[in-house]
Amino acid sequence: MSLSIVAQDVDSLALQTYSRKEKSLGVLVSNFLSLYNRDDVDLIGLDDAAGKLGVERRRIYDVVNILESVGVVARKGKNQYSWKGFGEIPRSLDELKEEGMREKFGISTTNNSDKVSNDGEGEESFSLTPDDQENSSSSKMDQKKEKSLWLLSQNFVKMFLCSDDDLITLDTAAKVLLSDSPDPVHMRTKVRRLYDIANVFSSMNIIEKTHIPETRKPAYRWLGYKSIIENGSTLFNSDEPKKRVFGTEITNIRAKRNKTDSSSNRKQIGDKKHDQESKPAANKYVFGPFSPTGTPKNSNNNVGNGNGRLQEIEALASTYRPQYCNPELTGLLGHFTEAWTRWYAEAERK
DNA sequence: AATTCCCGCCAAAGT
DNA sequence: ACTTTGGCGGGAATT
Repeated sequence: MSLSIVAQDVDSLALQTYSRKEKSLGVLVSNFLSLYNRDDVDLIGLDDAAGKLGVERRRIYDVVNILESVGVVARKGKNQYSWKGFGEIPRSLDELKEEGMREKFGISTTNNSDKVSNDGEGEESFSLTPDDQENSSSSKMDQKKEKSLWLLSQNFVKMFLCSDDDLITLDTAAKVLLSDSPDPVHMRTKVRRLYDIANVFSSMNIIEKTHIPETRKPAYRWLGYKSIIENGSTLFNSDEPKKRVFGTEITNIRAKRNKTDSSSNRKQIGDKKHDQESKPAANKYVFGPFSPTGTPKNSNNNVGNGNGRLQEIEALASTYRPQYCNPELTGLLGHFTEAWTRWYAEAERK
């Protein structure tokens, strides 16, 4: 009884439709956050994370690198990071802002001067000092770091922090972050990375995807830092009403992305292998954003504020699919409010 | 057709 | 030598 499936679509007949959404970095991050955002968590093992989250190692690197760019985690050593918490974000942002300002990162002010007449406007124009940073001490084994996701992520944040205009399109970001190299190829790659970063920050509510007033061009808006600190029971505490936006979907079905065409058409039907299908890692529980949160440390008062909503549900435990290679994930989802999972903002349409 | 962006190959760093 | 990191871009899913 009470099988109130959300049924976001009319066609439930679409049997096992590979959903790209559930595989997104955004969802992964949400899960990652819910998994480690606990006061009793300190160290994070990459293998552990990959195992519990049911994803390949590679993905964890992405998540961790981006989270590290805002101080949520910090590399501790080989195969292991340490959880810092959301409380670190404000600090990190201040630092980034200062750095950005110093480097004369962004200096836009209701500009309007593009060589391209085509473009309407509404963008901004950063300056990003071309290869600043006094030479001398450096550049040796840094060339590698210059293209790191970590750096790109920080620069992306700096753009928001240092700009007066908080609406930025990935194209612009990429352009700025490249400051040169008219090569459209590099742009492509850069934008790909930015999508990844933007998705992560979006799921953390640090930014939000919207559209530019004028053109329908999609862009990202900077959300208050305050919204991320709270982001739980106490919604907006300051001003500015914001809504939660999460692109989390619960539609987990099997199938892969229909990859590989090649030739071999292994149709192992009545296979022997006990165990249906054998896909290296699958997943998992998918719930919206993270949990209550608060400062990394002090937060021993669990059941605080009783009135209101804020109900915790730890049911739903155990994955829907028994993962053969999935260790235990028993205590991970001890909490998390269900409410989150239902907030969307799909209003803005043509 | 254009945009979004997952997947995983494979090359650099690290041990 | 092997292992850990993580650029990078093909091309499938979405819009």
